[in-house]
Amino acid sequence: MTAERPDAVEPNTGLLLFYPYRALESRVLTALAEAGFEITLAQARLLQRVADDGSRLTDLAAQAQVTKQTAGELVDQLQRRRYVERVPDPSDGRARLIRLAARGREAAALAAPVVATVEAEWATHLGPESMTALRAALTRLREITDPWA
Amino acid sequence: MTAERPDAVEPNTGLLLFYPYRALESRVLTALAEAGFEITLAQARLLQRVADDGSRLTDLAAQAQVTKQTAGELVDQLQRRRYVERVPDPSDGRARLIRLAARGREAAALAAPVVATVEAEWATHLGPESMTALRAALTRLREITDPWA
DNA sequence: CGAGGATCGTCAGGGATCCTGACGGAATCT
DNA sequence: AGATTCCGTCAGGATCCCTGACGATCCTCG
Repeated sequence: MTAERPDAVEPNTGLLLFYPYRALESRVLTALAEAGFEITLAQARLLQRVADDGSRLTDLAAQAQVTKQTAGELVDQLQRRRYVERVPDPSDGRARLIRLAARGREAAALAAPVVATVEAEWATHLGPESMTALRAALTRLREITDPWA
Repeated sequence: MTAERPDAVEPNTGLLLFYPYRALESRVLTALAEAGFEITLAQARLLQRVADDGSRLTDLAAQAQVTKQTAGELVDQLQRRRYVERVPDPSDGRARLIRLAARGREAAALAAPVVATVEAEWATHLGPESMTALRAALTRLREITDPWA
């Protein structure tokens, strides 16, 4: 416990996590928009979770923590804009697999270096050891905070 | 780590930040709901940013990264449910200060120990040094990722 | 002092997001 | 086979959030 300072209340860890998360998200979405990929926040949150070999709607919904209905609508939008495509799931007749389409892969290819750049900026600000420690701590924290892990 | 998922690359740092953030948020909101404080996600994001001595709508909007109009509507909802109140800003005739009302302080008093509990769980999982290092890194990261800091 | 410009909060209107409930079709369990 | 669970969709509605425009107030500068 750190001492309470009346003029500078320590924000809770949740808020501290939120700032860089939101910053990274904004940077990526801005870069995508400038390149002509108009993707909303909600769409992006689903899109980034589409696995290379395809994902089921139910899985995407669970990971993004929205209902199947919401995920279905978002996939509809992404499909209309050619970011993803739906194919039958060969292993389950009820399901369909959502996969990245060509345009979705283009967007992903554009987003990756932006993420890398931002992470590099963070590493510069924190120092390499601290950045490594941060990622290590977060990775271990995921074990108890990601219900899907 | 298992080799069962060939596509299980390291998630980007943004996603790693998101898991614990969302987990903490859910825990707090669930606890509040169980105690009869029905607060939505969007309302909570504004409510937790209300300063003890009152905040202006414009400031709340900037911090929560929504428009003034959205913030205004959320404050309306919170005010209707007696979580906050609006008082004239003595230093500016245009502005009004949004302050926690009695019910809002009750909710805050309930939320605080929940946050503390979750943070303690994290510290147990990570070990005290790692938890301290995590908070230190996040605090420094805030310097370059919180446009409001 | 008074005009111009910036800021504060609100109104109006509309689109995006997300939910509960219910359902048919397919897989799985007994 | 029958019962149950799981997958995705339809229907309807609430919430969230935005752009644009506006009156009121504050502030600066001639």
